[in-house]
Amino acid sequence: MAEKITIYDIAAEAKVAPSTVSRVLTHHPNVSAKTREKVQAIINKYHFTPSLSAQALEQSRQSNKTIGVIIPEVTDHYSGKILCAADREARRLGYQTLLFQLPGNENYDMNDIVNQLIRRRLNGALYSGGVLEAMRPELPAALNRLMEYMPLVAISPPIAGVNCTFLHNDLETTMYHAVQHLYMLGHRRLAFIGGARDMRESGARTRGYLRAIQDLGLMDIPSFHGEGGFTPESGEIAVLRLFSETDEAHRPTAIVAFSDLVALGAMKQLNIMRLRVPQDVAIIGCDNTFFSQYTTPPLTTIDLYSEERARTAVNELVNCSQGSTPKPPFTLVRAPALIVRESCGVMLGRRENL
Amino acid sequence: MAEKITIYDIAAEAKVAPSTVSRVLTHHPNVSAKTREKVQAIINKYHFTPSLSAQALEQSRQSNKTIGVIIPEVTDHYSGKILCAADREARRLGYQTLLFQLPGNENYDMNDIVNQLIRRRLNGALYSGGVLEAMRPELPAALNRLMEYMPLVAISPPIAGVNCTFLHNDLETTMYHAVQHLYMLGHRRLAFIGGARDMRESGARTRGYLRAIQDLGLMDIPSFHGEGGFTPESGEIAVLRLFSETDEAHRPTAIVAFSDLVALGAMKQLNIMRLRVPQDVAIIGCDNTFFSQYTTPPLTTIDLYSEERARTAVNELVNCSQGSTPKPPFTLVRAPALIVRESCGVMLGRRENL
DNA sequence: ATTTTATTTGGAATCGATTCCAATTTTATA
DNA sequence: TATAAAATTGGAATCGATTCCAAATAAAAT
Repeated sequence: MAEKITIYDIAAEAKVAPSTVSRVLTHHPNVSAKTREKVQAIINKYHFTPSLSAQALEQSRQSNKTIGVIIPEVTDHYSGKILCAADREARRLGYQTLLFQLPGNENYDMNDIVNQLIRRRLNGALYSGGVLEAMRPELPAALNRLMEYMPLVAISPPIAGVNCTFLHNDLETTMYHAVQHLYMLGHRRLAFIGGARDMRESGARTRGYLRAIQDLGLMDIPSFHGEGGFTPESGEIAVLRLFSETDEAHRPTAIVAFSDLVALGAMKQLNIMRLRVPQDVAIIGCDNTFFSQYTTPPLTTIDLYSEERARTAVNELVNCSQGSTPKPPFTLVRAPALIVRESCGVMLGRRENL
Repeated sequence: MAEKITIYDIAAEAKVAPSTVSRVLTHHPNVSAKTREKVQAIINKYHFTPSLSAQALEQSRQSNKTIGVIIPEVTDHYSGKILCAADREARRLGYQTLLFQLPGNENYDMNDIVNQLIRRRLNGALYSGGVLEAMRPELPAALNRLMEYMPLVAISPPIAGVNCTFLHNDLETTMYHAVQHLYMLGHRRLAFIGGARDMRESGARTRGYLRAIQDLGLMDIPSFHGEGGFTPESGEIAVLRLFSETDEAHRPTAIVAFSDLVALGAMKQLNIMRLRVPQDVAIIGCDNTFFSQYTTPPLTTIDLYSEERARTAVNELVNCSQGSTPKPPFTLVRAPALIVRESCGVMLGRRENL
C-alpha cells in the first residue's frame, strides 16, 4: 500500500502554500488560472483526493456526507427496498449511506446503536426499525437523544413521545379496502394471519381489518399468531391450524396475510394441503415485494410505496443538514395501493388507487 | 439540536486537562481512580461520545472503523445476502459498513466509485460487483488503484490483472454435477437459460454445463439469452421461445437456470403454458435464495455460501487493517452444494455436498 | 508615473481528538 | 526525614484539511 499523500505533499511539489491547493480543490475563485493549472496537474498526477475525515473535522463544513440507515435486516425485502432506494437517492445528492442493521435477538439496547450514530456525527438518520423493534421500551428516549445530534426521519407510524418527521401509510384504511375487495368477490368468512394483535404497526392493519369485518357483517375466523409472526413459517403454521383443527363451516374462504412473506408461507402450506388458490381459498398479501408477482398464482397485494418514502426521507435529511430552514417535524401519510393479481380470483392486472 | 460537546468541555467541567479526559476515554491505565471517576461522571452526564472523524484523523490510529461494500444492488437477493452477512460480521468486530451500490446503468466509471472509497480512507473494501460489472474495461485498473489505499477482498472469480484476495466458488464443477444430477434422473435433452455465454462468471457456469453435456452425450437445446439476462423476465422469454418455437422432439425435458431469479421467471411462464414442473419439465436454479423454498414446487438449487464468504472477507479485511501480518493475496475456492428439492422430481430434502 | 483598487498568495489558527514529554505529585526505599 | 522511584497530570504538537487575515503582486484609475 502506498504511503498516503496529503495536501501538503501536493503543495510542496507545486511550490505553493497548502491553502492554495485547498482553494484549487474547493474551486475557490481567487486562484489565478496559471496556478490552478499547475496545482491541478499535480493533483491529477497522484489522483489525489482530500481526506473526508479531515474535511468533516473542519469547522465551517462539519459534514461527512453520510446518512445512517437503521433497518432490521437487509435481506428482509421490505427493509432492503428502503435501503436500496435511500442509498440511490443519497448518492444522487452526493451523500453516502452507512448501514445500521439491528441485531436479530432481543439482547441489545437501542442506545448503543444511537451512540454509534452520534459518534460518527452523521448528517442525518433514517429510522425504519419495523414492528418488532418499535416495542422496545427504550426506543423513544434513544431516538430523542439522537435527534439532539442530527435530523431524524422515521419511515413508520408515529412513535409516542418522539417528535420527528414520520412518513407512514394509512394501513388501516388500506386493510379496510382489502377486506371490502374480498367482500365484493363474495367472501364472508375471513382470517387474518401473521403478526401479533397487540403490536403497534400491526395494530393499524388489524384495526382496519376488524372494522371492515364488523361494518360488513363478516365472520372473522380467529387464527394463531406465532411469536415472531412475520415470517413464512408463521404463515405455514397459521394455515395448518386453520384448516386442520376446524370443521368445514368454520374455515375461512379468504385469508388476509400480514405481509407477502407470511402469504408466501401460507400458500406453500395450502399447496401441501391440496387447497387451491384462489378456487378453495383466496389470499391477499402486503408489501408488493418483487416475488409476489412470481408466486403461483400471482399474489394480490398492497404496495406501500416504500421506495418513494425512502427517497422523501433522504431528501428531507439532506435539506436539513444543509441548513435550509429546518422544517418543523411533520407526519406524512400516503395512501397505499391495492395491486390486484390472481390470488383472489380476479384476473386483472389493473391497479386500484385507493 | 444541541450544540456539540467536545472533550474540552468535559475537561473544563472536570477541571482537568483534555489529555486526561482522553486517557479516561481510551481506558489508559495511567489515571488515578479518583480522577477517572470524576471525569467519567461528567462524560456520563452528557452521554459524551468522542467524534470518530477526529479520532480517524489522529496519527496513531488512522482508522475510521469502516468497511466499504461494493455491490450492484441491495434488493438483488444475492447481493443482499452478502451485504447483510458482511455488516453483521463487521459489527461483531466493532466496524461498520458503508454501502456502495453500483449505478444500474452503463454511464458510470468505476474510478468514480473508487475515488469515493479512497476519499473516506476506509479500513477495507469488499468487492462483489457481479457478472455485468466484471466486464467493464476500467475495472482492473480501478481496483488496483484502490488497493494502494486499502485492503481489498473480492467475492468473485479472479479478475485478470487484479492481485487481491478472491473468494469464489467452483461453479464449473457444480454445474457439471447439476447436469449429472439431471442425467441420473433420466433427462437427455437440456437447456441452459439466462446469462450471456460470453460473460466471465457465467462463463464458468456455462463451461461446466457444456462439458457435462459433452461427457454424458446429452443434447443441448440452444436457448435465447437476453440482454441483461439475469432477471425473471429473461427466464420468461427463454421459456416462451423454447416451447413455442420448436417441435416436441427438440424441446428440453430439463432446464438449468443461470440463477434462482431466472428460474422464477421460467416457472411462471411454464405455469402459464400449462407445463407442469417437474412432470413435464424439470428445472434447477442457482443461489439458494430464500424464496426458492417457497416456489411451487420448491426449487432444486445450488447454495453458493455467500454469507460465509462475506464473513471471511470482512475478517480478512479487519485483520489487515489492524496490521496483523498482511497475508499475501490468495484465492479461496469453496465447493458449492446442490440443494435437492422438488423441481427436478426428487422428493428429498437432503443436502448433497459435492 | 504614481496612487488606488482588485486580485492572488502565504502563514497561522482552527476543528476534536490522541500522544509524547516534561512537570508535578504520590509512594516506596534507604 | 531525605531521597529515589513510580504514578499521575498538564501542556504542546500532531493528524489533514479549510478559512481568515495580512502581505504581496497585478491591474486599474488618476
